[in-house]
Amino acid sequence: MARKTGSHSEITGPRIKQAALALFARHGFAAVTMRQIAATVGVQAGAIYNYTPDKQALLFDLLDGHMLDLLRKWSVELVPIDPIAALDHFVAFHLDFHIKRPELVFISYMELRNLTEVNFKVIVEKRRIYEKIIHNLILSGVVSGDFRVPDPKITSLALIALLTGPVDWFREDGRLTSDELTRQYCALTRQALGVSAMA
Amino acid sequence: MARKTGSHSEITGPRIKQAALALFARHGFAAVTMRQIAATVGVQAGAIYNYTPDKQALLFDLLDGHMLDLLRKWSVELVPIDPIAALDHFVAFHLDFHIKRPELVFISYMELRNLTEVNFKVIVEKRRIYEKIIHNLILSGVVSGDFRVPDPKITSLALIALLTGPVDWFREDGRLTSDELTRQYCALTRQALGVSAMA
DNA sequence: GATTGATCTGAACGTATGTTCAGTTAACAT
DNA sequence: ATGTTAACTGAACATACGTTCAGATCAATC
Repeated sequence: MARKTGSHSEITGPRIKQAALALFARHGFAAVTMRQIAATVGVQAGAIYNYTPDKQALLFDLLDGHMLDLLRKWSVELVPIDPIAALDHFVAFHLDFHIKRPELVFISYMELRNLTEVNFKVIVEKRRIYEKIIHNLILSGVVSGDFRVPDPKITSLALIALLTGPVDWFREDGRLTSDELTRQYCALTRQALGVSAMA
Repeated sequence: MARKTGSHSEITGPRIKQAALALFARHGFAAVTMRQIAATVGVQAGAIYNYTPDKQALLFDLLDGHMLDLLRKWSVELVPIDPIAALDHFVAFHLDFHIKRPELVFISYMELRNLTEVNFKVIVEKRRIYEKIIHNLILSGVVSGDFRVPDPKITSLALIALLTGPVDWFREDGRLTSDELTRQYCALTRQALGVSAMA
């Protein structure tokens, strides 16, 4: 029993994941080689296989970890009961979470097709759970009369597209702070859901 | 001079582009091989090089043709002067154009990074021109007082994200017709731009 | 029916891929 | 000091890649 404290594996493992994420996001899963990942970490290609069974698992762990993180973080949020306040809360949560992880958001959308069928289903199921959150939120607002929308299902899909858009162009050091972004998107979504201006 | 009329090249050429498009959309540019494309067309890999100098040109021609098609089609549209009517017109145009070409829209977003630097700039410039259309449209509505938005630049980016979203989930044979989709998105964008309900 | 040339085949090219593994290294325990 | 073993190297593996090209094929022309 040797090499417990100060073991390199506790350093190298995360660094491999981190390098894989950055490279997958920049060049795409299929275009990235194990040797590129290894070189970024400063190690030979063979060493990667001490930390992952294969390239596919490297991708899956990133996507699954991302979705787990998203669902776990939402589950501990204190969401207001009032639909309008709950909507604002969701908008702020969604923007904050996604803007802080542009690379993970990007590959979660891009690289789904590079998952095996089994892995694909696992991710899609987690995504479905998340979509149900905003769907239910809209439904409750429609029932209470706070929201006026033609079709809650379509609106919930449109809202996710709308709220995920900023990931493509928002920059921490841009001319807009994340607080301002949140405020503007709260107003935008309220308008889109037909919340009356007096609320 | 032989083989003019009835030449195979007029058949094979388009079929190669078509097969490349379908395969790039399904598996990604980097994951698709020239042999897969050839097999789909029913030809050997070498034959492809009678129609394209290399794999990169195959991708670029698809993306550039798509953007040319988009800009050319918009340039011949008769756009109303009234900002609200012009917005409706744009929404209908954008939805119709993009929904009919889900694969091209998909790879235009996904495969930009697989273009060479020179080719990349060509596509991005065409995209910038298109974004300017909706930006100017929003600006004219703000000036006329028909729209009420906090930031026209951000709103124009958000609007494109919103209007391109349906490409991911809309199906011709779904429970929603394209006319209904257009109507709902016209209402959604009017609300999002703060058009008063009486207009 | 011979000629022509566009079109395509089939094999080869150099290179790169994901993955494996025997062997080296070095930090810990004894 | 010595033994142990996690961590890593470096080379090899079978296979696959994009691309090239000499030669076969065959419809249109003369």
